[in-house]
Amino acid sequence: MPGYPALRQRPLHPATVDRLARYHRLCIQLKAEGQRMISSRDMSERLNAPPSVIRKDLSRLGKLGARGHGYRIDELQRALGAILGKEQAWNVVLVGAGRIGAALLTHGVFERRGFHFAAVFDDDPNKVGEALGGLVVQNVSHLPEVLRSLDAEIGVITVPATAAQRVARLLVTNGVRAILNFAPVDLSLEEDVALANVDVALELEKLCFRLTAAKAVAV
Amino acid sequence: MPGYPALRQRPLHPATVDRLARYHRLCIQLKAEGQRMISSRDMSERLNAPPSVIRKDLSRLGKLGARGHGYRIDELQRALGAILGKEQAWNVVLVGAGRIGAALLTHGVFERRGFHFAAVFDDDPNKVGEALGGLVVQNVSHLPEVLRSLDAEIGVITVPATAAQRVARLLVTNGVRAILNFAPVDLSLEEDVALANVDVALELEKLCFRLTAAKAVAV
DNA sequence: TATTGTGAAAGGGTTCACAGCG
DNA sequence: CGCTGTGAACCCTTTCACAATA
Repeated sequence: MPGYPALRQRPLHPATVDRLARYHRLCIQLKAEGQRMISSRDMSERLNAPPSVIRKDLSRLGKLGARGHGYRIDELQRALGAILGKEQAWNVVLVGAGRIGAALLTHGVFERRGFHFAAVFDDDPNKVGEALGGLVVQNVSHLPEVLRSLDAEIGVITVPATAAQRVARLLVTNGVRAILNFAPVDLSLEEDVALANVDVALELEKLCFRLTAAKAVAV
Repeated sequence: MPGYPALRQRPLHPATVDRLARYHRLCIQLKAEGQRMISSRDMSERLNAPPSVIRKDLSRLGKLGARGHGYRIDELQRALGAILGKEQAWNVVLVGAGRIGAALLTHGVFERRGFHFAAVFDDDPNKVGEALGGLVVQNVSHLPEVLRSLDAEIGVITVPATAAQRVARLLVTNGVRAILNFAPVDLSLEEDVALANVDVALELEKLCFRLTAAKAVAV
């Protein structure tokens, strides 16, 4: 099976995967602007990454570039998309029909980028039965049977911190192998379950560190 | 000024800052559970980080631990809070009163964690004047004068991708020195402006990479 | 004795410079 | 000539093992 040379090598560093996803995102933007080719230097200016890093990253996917000319954007997008699994749409199940959950479900950007919310769960009887983003909130107790009929590998957790670990366990037990966690806790899961976290307040705190650090240096 | 030994050394790696913020978050949780002391090994179990990393990170803040006993949680929280700038509340301005912006403004967690939304802006006349999370949406054209009277160092961008770079420039020009960007683009800013990005679809794509990579290995 | 603090070694991403090619 | 692809040096985080100590 050609097209996945990177997978034959050792696992990619998370920072590398992050950049690959950004390259892919950039390709879409560049195409919208009508560009067909781009050099690593021009990419560098739009990505805050050195050209050498970009070239090294892309060379792992095969010899995509044309020396003297740069990269063909559509070919780049195809290769990056293959690596990132963009050749298929992904089913996603969401647990926690609160504020964040509702915002995600009603946000069209996920469908546009290849992610389909296939089910929503909550344990609050007041929320169960409610319509949300074209779905009906189901009781968490139905999660196992629903997941059996769904083949969803990605779970999104938008429940309070105190319930997040329990929900994560439930998802993994029922076949979910990747979790995007919005609860402000670190989850403990098997090594082979992919895990990403989004904690906006934590991001703000990290920014504050840099602000205070800059001040301390200035003193 | 004692309490900031880390700032006397070379800048901390972003990954280190990320862990420090997580340690701080854990301290709050542990206190809520009634614990007073914790060892690096016990922290390790709740953070998915090796004990040696935790000890090395914490030793940078000073000699906080008691050999044979572990760390006093309240002292740890205080030291981490000092580094992360949690001794003050931070003013935040938000640009983009759309879906995400509204969700952030009405979410109480930010006030609880020391962040105060001080102003909201949008360029859509239909949104200007609207009430949102206790604030009134103002026209972006007023941003400069409002920011002058506000002393807000943190800006949150929740506008469409096409407008994000322009908004970022506007914020930085008017004194903002840290930006949290929700638009799906990489912003180009001065090196001394702190920048963090949140792109949920990008996070999902990175998870998909790991799912497809795992499958390719299994074949 | 249990656990921290830390120097030394290891590991691997990043940088650099240039050879290789359209 | 311009830009990619890449080996090698560099840098710095992570890991390891153990001395130090409450």
